[in-house]
Amino acid sequence: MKKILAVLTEELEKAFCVCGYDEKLAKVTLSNRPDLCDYQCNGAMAAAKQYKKAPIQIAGEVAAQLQNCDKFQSVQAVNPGFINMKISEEFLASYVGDMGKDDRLGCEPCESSRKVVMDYGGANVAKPLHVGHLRSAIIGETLKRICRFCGDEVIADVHLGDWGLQMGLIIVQLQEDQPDLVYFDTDYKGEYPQDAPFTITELEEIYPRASAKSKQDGAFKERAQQATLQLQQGYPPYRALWKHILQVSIVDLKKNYENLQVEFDLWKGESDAQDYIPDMISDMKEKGFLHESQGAMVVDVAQETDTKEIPPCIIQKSDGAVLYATSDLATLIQRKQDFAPDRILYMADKRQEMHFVQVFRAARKTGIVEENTQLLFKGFGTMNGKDGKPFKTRDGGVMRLETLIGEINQAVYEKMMENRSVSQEEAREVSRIVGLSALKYGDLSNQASKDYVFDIERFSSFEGNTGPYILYTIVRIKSILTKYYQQSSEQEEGVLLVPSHQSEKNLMLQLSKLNEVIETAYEELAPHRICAYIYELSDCFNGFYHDTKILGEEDQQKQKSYITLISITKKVLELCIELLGFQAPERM
RNA sequence: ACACUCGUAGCUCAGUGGAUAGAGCACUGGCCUCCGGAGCCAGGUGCGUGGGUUCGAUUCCCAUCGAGUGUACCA
Repeated sequence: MKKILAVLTEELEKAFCVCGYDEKLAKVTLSNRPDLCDYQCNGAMAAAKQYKKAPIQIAGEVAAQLQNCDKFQSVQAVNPGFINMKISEEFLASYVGDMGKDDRLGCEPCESSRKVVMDYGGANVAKPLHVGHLRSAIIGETLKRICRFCGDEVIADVHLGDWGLQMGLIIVQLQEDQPDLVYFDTDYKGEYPQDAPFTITELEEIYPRASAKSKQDGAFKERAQQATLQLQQGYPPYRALWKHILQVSIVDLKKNYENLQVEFDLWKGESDAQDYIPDMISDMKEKGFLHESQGAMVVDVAQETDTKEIPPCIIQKSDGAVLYATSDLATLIQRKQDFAPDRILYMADKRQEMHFVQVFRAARKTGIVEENTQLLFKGFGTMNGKDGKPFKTRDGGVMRLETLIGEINQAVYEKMMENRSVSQEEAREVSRIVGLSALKYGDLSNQASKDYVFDIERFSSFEGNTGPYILYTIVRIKSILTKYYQQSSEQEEGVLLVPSHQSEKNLMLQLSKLNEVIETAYEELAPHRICAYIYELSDCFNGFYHDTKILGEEDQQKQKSYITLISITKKVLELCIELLGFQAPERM
């Protein structure tokens, strides 16, 4: 379905043309004075200079043209030159009614479907997921869903950190802890064991210990770097250990992402790109892009227009090892071969922006990625605690994601037990669903690029602009619909009648914005637009609910219209939360 | 030092080249013969500061102050 603003703009364009003005001036926007009108057009004021006429006169001429247009109830020219429009209630009701009949609720897929690789999640093997991974997962997941809904073919890749220094650190630490393992016996010639010599719990303990030690102990760090290099060069015992680390870790990661309802199509990692590196490097050398600088092999990516110094992109360290940028570049080669995407989108902490600037420029410069493939970095801000500083546990450590999720579910659970008599079991079950909405909505309702304050109390509240409040609204509608279909012989939705009071009209107006909002969220990659929309929609619904007796309505036609209206509201809310990555329970 | 981002209500956040800058929380008062009161209604304060462009700037530009982040072998 055409967006309602587009429909109205077309009418205005006709009117502007007839009056002899440029139709580009005819853009209709939502009214910022809902007390005066539903929609407005400010084009007459912009036209005033161009046509050397008073804006109010232009507005008046255009308004006069529109007096008989069936899309409008009224069109007025108001000083200094606003064109204020009230929408025809018949048109509004039929528009919203048509939305309800459409299985995409009036949202058309965009014309040019793109093939998109999305790189988010960014979990590191052998390290537990912590709050730092939360945003990438949550935002990436919703962007994936939004892009897919809008018609893109999206391939989501978790892109594990499975190849960096942390692997060397773990190997060296393991050697200190258990020097007798066969992996460290240089004379050992046999097969390496099938099973890992550690559990996930042990693994998760090893890394932070090794990492801390490497900061204190220079020799230890050097050995870790050496081990990393050996691993990268294919030294069999380290390869065997590395496989164990991966195997143990991925099982655990999958479980965690599943709890977050975050799904990936690909579980590739940095290691998968390694095979592409030798050719990539020799190609870069051949073409003259790669040169030695301070002992490292680099590609210069500085440009004359830069306002700041952009350091060269390091492809190979002075010790011969490769790094993050190298495998990201190699991954680009891999992705191009595997998918030939139109766009590659990275979700990562905005502090990594420089890295992506370097990689993107190096990729363009060396011809790894052509002009027709768009490279996009969507940086997100830090999750802070109530003190405004990066979120930490009480004792100052990094909080594990599992712990965080547990805490928010617990907060929701306690609220449910206070307010409603449900069984503990049901409350547990439902609190997981509601807790997830609290977590995701709390994050997504903020602009992704900004830092935000994470506040369990606030996010898990059932009041205000929160996930649980949205879910509550849906559950409430479900409850009414269930009652209606229990006591009524009617099983089908009816026709929407024109709104009989303001709150009903408000609800319809809000519903009619859906396709506009989804498109904006898609174009701007801005999930918070959807959050703002459904919050307002929930408010509109509650306003309508408050002054309409739905089940008590005696006029059958009217009642059926109400039922249809709230049913459309439910569908819209459900679509939106599905895009945001959570769903509503039956009761709460 | 340089660069980038951000300064909106007591707090957490939206928003826009246009009319009276919005929500939530918190605070105060109403509203249950009512489909879920986890609701509805009413009540106060704000665009860091100074310039500029514009008919019109909170929005665009410049300066200034403040905060955050980044500046080659970590990811």
